[in-house]
Amino acid sequence: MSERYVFWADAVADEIEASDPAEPIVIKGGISPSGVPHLGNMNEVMRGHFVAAVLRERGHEVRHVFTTDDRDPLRSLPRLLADLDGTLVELGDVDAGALGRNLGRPYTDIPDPFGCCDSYGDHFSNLINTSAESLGVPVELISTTELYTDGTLEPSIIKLLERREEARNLLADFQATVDSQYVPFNAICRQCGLVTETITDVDLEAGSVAYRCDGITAGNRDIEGCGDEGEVSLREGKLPWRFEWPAQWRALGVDFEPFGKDHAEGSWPSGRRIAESLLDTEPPVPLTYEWFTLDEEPFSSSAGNVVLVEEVLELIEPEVLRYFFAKDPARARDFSIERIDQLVDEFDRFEAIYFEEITASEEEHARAERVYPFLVDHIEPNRVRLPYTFAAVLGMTDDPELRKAIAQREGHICEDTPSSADADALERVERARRWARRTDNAFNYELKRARIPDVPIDEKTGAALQELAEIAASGADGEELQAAIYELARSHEIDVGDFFATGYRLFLDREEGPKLGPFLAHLDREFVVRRLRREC
RNA sequence: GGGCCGGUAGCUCAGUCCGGCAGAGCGUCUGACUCUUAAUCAGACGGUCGGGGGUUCGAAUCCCUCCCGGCCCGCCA
Repeated sequence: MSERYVFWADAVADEIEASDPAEPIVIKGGISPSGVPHLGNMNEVMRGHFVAAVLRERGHEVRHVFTTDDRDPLRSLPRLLADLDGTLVELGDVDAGALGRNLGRPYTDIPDPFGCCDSYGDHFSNLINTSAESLGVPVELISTTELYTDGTLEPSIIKLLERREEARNLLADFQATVDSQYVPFNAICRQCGLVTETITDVDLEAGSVAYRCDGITAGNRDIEGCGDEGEVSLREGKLPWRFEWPAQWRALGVDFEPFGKDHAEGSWPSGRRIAESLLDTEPPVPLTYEWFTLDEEPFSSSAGNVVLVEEVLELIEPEVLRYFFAKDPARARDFSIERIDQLVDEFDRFEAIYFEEITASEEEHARAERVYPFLVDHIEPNRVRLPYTFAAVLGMTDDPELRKAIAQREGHICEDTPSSADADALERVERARRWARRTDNAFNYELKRARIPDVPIDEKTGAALQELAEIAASGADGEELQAAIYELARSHEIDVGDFFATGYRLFLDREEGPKLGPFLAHLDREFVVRRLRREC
């Protein structure tokens, strides 16, 4: 019946169990360490993670591996890079020329532009690992280059080369450009290090292939080969992606793999058939996920539209971000930094439904009941969540005690909540303040201390402000000032809303802001008095 | 052109697998609290569930078809 809620990860886990996998169950993800691993890439990590968590809950042993496809050749120079701390760096700030000379070579053969890791590939693989860990997902990172050099992929390579005729025919069903010369293996040129596709001979007894270094098409440019003709072993080359993927499944015994929708009609159907009919291995259970956009635009390293996991975690708690990835993977979504408050509100509500603090429909409750435990490390009924935009308002003051006092006054923190819960709750203030600054939105209050904003003030309002200045000078507290604002508006026959707006404009140059009386009381008295008299 | 996946309120999303009164939050509007300023509370407004057809006692849900968007059908991942 309809009140039963099926978490998508449960449905996938059912499918995996039905495929009768050996223990441990192997879940894989993988990306090419071509540059900054952005939030979109975390689909690859998180979709697998939820399925792994469900399977572990069911008592299975699970290996969650993640291949970094680091033997892929560098095809274009990313405009943005990132150092190991996750700080974004323009291409121009590193030795772009040195990178450019390495186009067409495997990532693991290219020096790290930051000089801190063994190679370009290692550098960005490290970043992938860091991002996954910051989301609380420990993955077993596997270098594809190592799978080649340590011989793990060799049996699959031999199989494919033995049956290269079949491989060619099979691939031709999916790709129109496969010709009679096609060999499902690329060599790394011994002279210049380029990945070259021209294989002139295969000698399986010697375990080698002969190649001619004809160059490589990378993006929209051709990289010229050195023309070298030589031989390399099967560990000194690379399978084309369509073959590499199923070879990884076979070598690692992969039972489940999520992938982006770009693979759904391309490499997945061919990979499945390659696995079944050429590699004699069972393909994994698939899961296609839709891509999401970042503030309405596609993620793009080249266009600079990227955000790192670490950046997002400066704005929201990890459990909120995990919540985003727990949503239906089939649906395309926008991840909006501008409106990240909506996501947080949605999470807070979801959490409150789980703890039965608010009423909700049966469906909502069933969903929260099932999914929420996968979002947090510990289920903590005593946690305190400040509403996100309220937290942003609290960010106007740097004083931690004042923040706490206001939160208490507004009833978000009780006297008897444990101080650790208070501290957790108040951490959100820092996050929300960063958000307000980053997006420069309505919560990014800035006190216009240096110069008085240009505010038109009529006679009545001027008189009322004079009186307010006197009240402020007399040492009135926040609530007294707040009451005075109302009373003065009435006694001077000014619209209350207009009078408040004038007050906000004098101090913030905005029409709205935090509760005005307490806000003014927090500022130094002399400044407030002089500003109300419009003397500074 | 062919294939795959999406399209539910202004916005963000549940609900679609397994047919049973069209839902939530936010926003908007109105009212209340003898102080609207992240207010709070109460209420209201808000829908061709992308369009059309079919199956059914009954369709957002199943089937067919069309429209729109993304992706794939070159290379690469």
